[in-house]
Amino acid sequence: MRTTEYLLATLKETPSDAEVISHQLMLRAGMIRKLAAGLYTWLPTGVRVLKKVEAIVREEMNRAKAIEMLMPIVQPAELWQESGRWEQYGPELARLNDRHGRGFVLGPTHEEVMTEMVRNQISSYKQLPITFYQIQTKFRDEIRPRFGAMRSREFVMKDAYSFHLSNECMDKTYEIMHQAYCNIFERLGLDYRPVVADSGSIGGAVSHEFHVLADSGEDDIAFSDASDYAANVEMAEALAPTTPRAAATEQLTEVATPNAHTIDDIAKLFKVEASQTIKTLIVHGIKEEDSDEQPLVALVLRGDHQLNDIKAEKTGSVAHPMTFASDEEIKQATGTNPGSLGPIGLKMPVIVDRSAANLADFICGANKDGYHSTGANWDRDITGFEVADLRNVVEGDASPCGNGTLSIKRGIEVGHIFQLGKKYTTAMNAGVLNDNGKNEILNMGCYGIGISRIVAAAIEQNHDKYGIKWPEAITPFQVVLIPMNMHKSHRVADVAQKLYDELLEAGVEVLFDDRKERPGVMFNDMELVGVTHTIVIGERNLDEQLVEYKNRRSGDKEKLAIDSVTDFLKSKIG
RNA sequence: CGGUAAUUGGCGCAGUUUGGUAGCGCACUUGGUUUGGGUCCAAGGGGUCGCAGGUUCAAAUCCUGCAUUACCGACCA
Repeated sequence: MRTTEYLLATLKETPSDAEVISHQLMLRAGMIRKLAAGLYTWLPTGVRVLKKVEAIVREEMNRAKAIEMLMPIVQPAELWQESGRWEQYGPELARLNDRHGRGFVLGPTHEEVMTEMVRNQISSYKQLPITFYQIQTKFRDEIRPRFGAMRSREFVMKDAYSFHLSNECMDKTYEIMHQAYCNIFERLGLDYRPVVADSGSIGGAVSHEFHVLADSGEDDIAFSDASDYAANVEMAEALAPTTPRAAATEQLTEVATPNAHTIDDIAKLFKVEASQTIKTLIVHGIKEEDSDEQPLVALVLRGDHQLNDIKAEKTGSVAHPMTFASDEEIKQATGTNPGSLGPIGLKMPVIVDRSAANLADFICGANKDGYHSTGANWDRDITGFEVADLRNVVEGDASPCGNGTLSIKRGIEVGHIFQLGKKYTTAMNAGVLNDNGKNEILNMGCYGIGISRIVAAAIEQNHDKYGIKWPEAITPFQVVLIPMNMHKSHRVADVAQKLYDELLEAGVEVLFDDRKERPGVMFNDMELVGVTHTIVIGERNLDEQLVEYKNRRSGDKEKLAIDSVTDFLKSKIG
């Protein structure tokens, strides 16, 4: 490709609404342009990368014996009503009507269409197990699209679905797909981790997320320093402290604390660590049937810990989804305002986090406006409480796997695999005849990869102040040729042309910067676009029949004989 | 959806306080100049200042309403 016959579309300045580095660089390197909020046009350079990611995913899916197909983006509303997600999905599901007034949705995912296809086309256990996939555009009307291709409303996804009779068979395919995902991220050249995940609203039991590690990631991942254990922070269990609780040494004392309402205030006032204080959060409990009364539940954590709402919901006492009680509700139930709450004498179920339950002589609200209690102790001052894991793990916690301690890093979720079980197949009555000739509902697995998000994640992980540094597997071009002042030197022009022809002949994806630009402009543009292998052709070296090779990733430079360039590059590209 | 801010040629911004014929840099076109790290000079094309209404002799500027966009909070590949 010659730049004069291409659309390079690089920018010197960063459009002002780009926040994260991958978004900025994708705009500046001429990969994407915004059409509207969360909607992007992929320019030629962006498409070249996108297609390479797709190709790797496609190869590994095929290798895992998944079969490619293609389903429509526009899907009939009836299917979504049948699965129950027409109501469940909420405003993120974009709905529309055709000219006859019939309801449709823009597909945010394809479980329904897939299940519909399988119930019609697969009728015997002899056809199982079977896995289908597609690489296709999805639409999710996100509340807040941001970060460019990282979280857009329209995006490219690979989604796969497997079907089985037995759980064992589903497990087996799940393992195969897990391995296929590892192969994909390995080949992409990304630093990634599979992590144990919450299966969220899609449902089902077993689930893993695949995260690309990057500081700009939106998820916290907890790792063990001594094993392979990795889990989304929302899922990682906070183990009970192993040291026994200290004995009570202080008397319970009420202290006036008129201006202290937060944990920070209290810790400063009493000159103690936040970990010696307790915070009490009032949330909505589960309503009794045929009762209008809204029960409340008190959740108690150490002052320095954060509540994990998924864990709270799992206690069985807390409403789904977890919601905080309003100030009025709290005032009515406890007679005090939120800043002075404590577990002592509360007339509602009290659930105490394991770490908080291990404290002795701690400080908590006195349930009296403007007062806190010091020297509080469990069992002596508070009784009738329940102990559970309620908090997010923090750096330095013992790993739940039993080996090592946890550290926490940011990750970008680029893949997610689930064992769905029979959730959709039951709702949509998708079964096959088993070996007894009886109809049996199918087990289902689903496996997603965010193709366009991978492009952004790869940039987050591979850039410097000059621009992108592509992993070779997904580089938009394999080689760039940068001639110095070609229009003034026939020798430079001739050599550049010869190398270009040779590389094309050898099947190398080469970008020939044949613009009449000053060298600095070319260098800057090409470093921004981020192609690894660069050949600079200049008068300076031509007397010795040499050209210059530069590696964008390693920074290595060397001089090459003109005749050896093609072979040299072919060996580098592999 | 709530909170904050913004909206002026393709991009980045000034001009708004104090109303008086719309400006700068980048990009683009033409000519020249320069040539191994974003040259320099000259000429040129392109904007009814987000939209609607109001105040005024006069509105990018003041007032009202609406829209769009970005950032901070709950979902997800």
